[in-house]
Amino acid sequence: METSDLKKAGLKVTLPRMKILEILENSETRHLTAEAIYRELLDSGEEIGLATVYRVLTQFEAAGLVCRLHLEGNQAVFELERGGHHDHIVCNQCGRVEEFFDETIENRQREVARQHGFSIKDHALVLYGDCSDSACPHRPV
Amino acid sequence: METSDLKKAGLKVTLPRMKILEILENSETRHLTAEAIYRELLDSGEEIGLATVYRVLTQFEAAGLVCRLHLEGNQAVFELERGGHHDHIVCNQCGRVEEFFDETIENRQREVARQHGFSIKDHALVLYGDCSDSACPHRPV
DNA sequence: AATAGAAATGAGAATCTTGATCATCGAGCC
DNA sequence: GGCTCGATGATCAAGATTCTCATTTCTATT
Ligand SMILES: [Mn+2]
Ligand SMILES: [Mn+2]
Ligand SMILES: [Zn+2]
Ligand SMILES: [Zn+2]
Repeated sequence: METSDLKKAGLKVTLPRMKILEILENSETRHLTAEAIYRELLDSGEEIGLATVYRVLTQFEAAGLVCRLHLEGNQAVFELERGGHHDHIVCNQCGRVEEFFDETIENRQREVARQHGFSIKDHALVLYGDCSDSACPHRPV
Repeated sequence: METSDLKKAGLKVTLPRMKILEILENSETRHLTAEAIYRELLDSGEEIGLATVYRVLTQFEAAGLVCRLHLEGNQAVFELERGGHHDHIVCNQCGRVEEFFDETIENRQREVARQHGFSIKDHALVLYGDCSDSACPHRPV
């Protein structure tokens, strides 16, 4: 992510914005709540307010730099917008988030919408289950 | 919906619970926010608190009598649990909610989860678009 | 029908997440 | 360097939902 992306979006290049982008880029999980970002900022010694984090993320979303999703928690999660659209699988136990894209599902969604007389503009799809990660607390030993 | 359903769930048969069930049963849209139910109670002269509405709906959800869904508004919506699972299409303009069930999508979801090593337990799918209802404010004339 | 015990209710406070206000600060431009 | 306007931080505010607790209401039992 470059400072030019900020300028392109009509946003000044400021320290809070750069740090937040940096955290989103270097995140392992890639899907972070505003508060998680805020805590990382604190941990790295940056004195940036939580209100600024929310404000910046909302601006990034409007600029198409990040997208916001709701994964059955109270807080929205944010991720850097890379290539294309994808949907999510979330582990009920460890909270791990994986991404997928399935052309068949995408096509059927359009077809279903057409049958109902809707012209589909967007959709939200999240699968919930138990993952097979060795670190997942619920993995059968 | 019978009082026996309440008893079966270990819930006392009380006036607030009966009235709320009644409102859910007679609703045209079938998908109501807690506040919409609360307003209907007020309109029908019942002095039932909003906290009770939320409490009762949460209990009904736990008992499997209603299900709660999040449709990209701030408030959750509740619907009476009838036969089986279904997903939703929501009109961005008029807020109309339609239901659908697509076996192909359901199957692909299971397959995608399997590929990722997840055993899928649940999912949330909502399509957003513009409907073709003659009352929809955005319908092309 | 009266009664006791448990559960449910109502009113309001509390919580959680997110956005708004406003005085101060700093990035971009001359 | 200095100007101007957008950005920030601190605080407050709003909306949705839950919690607390005193009071009421079911329900089972006498
Ligand atoms: Mn993602
Ligand atoms: Mn439904
Ligand atoms: Zn897991
Ligand atoms: Zn419509």
